[in-house]
Amino acid sequence: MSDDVIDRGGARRPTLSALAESVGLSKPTVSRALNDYPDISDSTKQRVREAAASLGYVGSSRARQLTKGHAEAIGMVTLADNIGLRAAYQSEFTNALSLGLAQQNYDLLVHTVLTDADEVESYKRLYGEGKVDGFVIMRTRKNDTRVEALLDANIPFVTQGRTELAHRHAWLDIDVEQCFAEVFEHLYNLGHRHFAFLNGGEDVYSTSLRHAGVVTAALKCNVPLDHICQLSGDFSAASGRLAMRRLRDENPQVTALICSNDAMAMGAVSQANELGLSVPNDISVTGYDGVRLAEFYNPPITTLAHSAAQCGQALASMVVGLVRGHAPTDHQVLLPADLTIRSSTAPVAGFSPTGSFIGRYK
Amino acid sequence: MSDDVIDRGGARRPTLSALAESVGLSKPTVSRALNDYPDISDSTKQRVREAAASLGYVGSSRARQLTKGHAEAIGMVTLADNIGLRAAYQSEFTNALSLGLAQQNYDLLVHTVLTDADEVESYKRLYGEGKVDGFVIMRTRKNDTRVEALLDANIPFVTQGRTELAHRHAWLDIDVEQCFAEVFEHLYNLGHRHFAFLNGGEDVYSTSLRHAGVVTAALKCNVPLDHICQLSGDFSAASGRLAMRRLRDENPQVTALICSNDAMAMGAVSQANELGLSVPNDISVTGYDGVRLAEFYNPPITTLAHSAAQCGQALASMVVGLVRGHAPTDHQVLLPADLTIRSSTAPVAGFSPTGSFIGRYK
DNA sequence: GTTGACTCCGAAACCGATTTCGGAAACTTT
DNA sequence: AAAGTTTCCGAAATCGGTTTCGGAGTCAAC
Repeated sequence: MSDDVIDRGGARRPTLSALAESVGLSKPTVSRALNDYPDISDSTKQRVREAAASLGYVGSSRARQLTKGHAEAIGMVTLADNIGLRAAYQSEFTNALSLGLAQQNYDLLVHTVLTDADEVESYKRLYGEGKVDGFVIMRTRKNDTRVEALLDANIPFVTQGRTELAHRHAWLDIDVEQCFAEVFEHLYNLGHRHFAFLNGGEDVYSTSLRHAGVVTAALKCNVPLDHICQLSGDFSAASGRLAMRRLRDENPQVTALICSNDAMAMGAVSQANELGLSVPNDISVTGYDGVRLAEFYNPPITTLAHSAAQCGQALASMVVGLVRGHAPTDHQVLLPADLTIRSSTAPVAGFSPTGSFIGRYK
Repeated sequence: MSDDVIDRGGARRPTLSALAESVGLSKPTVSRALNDYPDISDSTKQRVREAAASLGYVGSSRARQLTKGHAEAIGMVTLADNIGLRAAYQSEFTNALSLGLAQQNYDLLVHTVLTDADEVESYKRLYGEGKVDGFVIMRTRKNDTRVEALLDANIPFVTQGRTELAHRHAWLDIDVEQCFAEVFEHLYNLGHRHFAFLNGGEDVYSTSLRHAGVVTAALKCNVPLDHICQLSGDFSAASGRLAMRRLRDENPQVTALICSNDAMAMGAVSQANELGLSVPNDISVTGYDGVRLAEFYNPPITTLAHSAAQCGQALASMVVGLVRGHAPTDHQVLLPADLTIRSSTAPVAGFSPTGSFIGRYK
């Protein structure tokens, strides 16, 4: 432990005792005056407040935390590998979360670790030391060791995304089943009949929900399931590129690729161009997440956008509610995503929306 | 002030007193044993540590902060408008900063505000309350009110980017003068002779440095300055698009566009494609920052990359040094940026390279 | 004039650690 | 064996607030 912190000169800021002395009152009285307790006369409150303002008194949150027993802070632990598109999403989200917390007088404490193993340990340490009152957990997986550990330790937290233990904790999630059905119908209505669906891995809870959404829509549209080429990726741009290569080589009849996030969609588009395929003329591509970047991509990408800002705000309220004692099960929220149509999707060649193509397969 | 925080059941974590009692020693002894003071016998230290481990004792940082007088935390205040590419950069940066801080046992506290005015107030409050020991300030401007205010209040901080008061505070910056000269020479060596330079606004300190870099290189290459079309943007993709439109309309002879960040470069590329211009065949475009996304753009963009990770790490050490009492002027660091050549730059039509290239291909 | 209720404020304990200061053993030295 | 060191540990104060409890006034009521 390093103790070489030196005292930087300059007037020490006034403490409660100093303030009390300056107005000729006792510490407790001043404290209660500032906190607007009813057993302090209005005239005294006024006097104290004026003195506090003129002395520039700011209460020490450290001391307050010690007596009150909570930190007025929420923690977020992230992995250091958050780069590229994932970073873009996280940052928009973090800002919204931080803003939402600030509005309820909570601060956001960000801790970055190198490996998953460190992650659980960090949660326990931060909470144990009393630096935070609870957590927001991002990038949840189906079986999430963090969720298990925090449930075990009785530490309040909200996840972004459901897990297998979703019935036991607070979560905020997007209704992916619904919105992936929508995007499928969008493509179907553009005349597409041969699809590819680039889903996430089995370790992600929403993977099965996305699948369900696509299948439901396919059945509704009378598209046989063997006309949907199922691919699996890891949410990276690289896996989007790989998927596009496989499609070109193995399933050239596919005219529409549904990706499970924007990063994979961008990777796919980028690869398509390099292969001499035009998006959307030769193949339509859709994403999911609605990172701002998808809007500026070349071409701009049709996506299922959920507002990171809205998620952040909602999560802020939820986690604050939790640390104030609400039941986790009172905080389980499903948000919709907006189908945002841009230039990466287009009608298949020769398709006329009013023609006999509609409702007829092949 | 809301006090409706309820006590969540569950065994209270052990305090120092409890630990002391369990090993039959006094509080101070146990404290010093855990902190490895020399006046405690090795056998006692051992005994205390084992007991602490078996009881799962975790010291309260709140109490420690109160006595030690510092928060073991660094603050960062951001504006809520951090979206899109700016968000991507910030997030990579934040993660690196957080990681660097964690390695020195400091936490990162993120506070988001809606307006500039709130920003200065937040700095003062966070520091006054003792929640943080110092700050890292991003997105500095030439005349930065935040810098003035924190200097006035004698609050430790490090900026990312110099300001007009750079001689009085700690900062980390990229040697933009040098690297913009490099990118100019890169383009010159590809045969380009008519340039456009999309700089930032006058309110950004580095704007004049970028300009100096380009001018220096132009003189060195014997390119007359009136062959460099000067444009001004605001670092947004939109202003990149605008610049490209103006070039097409007013300066069609230009074959190379140097942008002051990646976002503007992407905007420019995107607009070029929509105007039927090919990048890099009709016009080469370069960026600056090295956000991961530039690598996955379509086409991948030649840029001046500085590692957000490296910046974050460096800033972490710097700010921790500061709060430990180092002089701000001991922490003024200039980092280089790497010319990272990708597909958005190419030789002008009919040019056969004779000179050697600067930079590395990636 | 005592009793009681009510208003307003202060003494002291408390949160959970660290630090100052001093003192009791044990161990050397003469 | 007395004096001087060294080693190891504890009592009490401290950080800057909050909370508990009670007490001194004021005023109306009997």
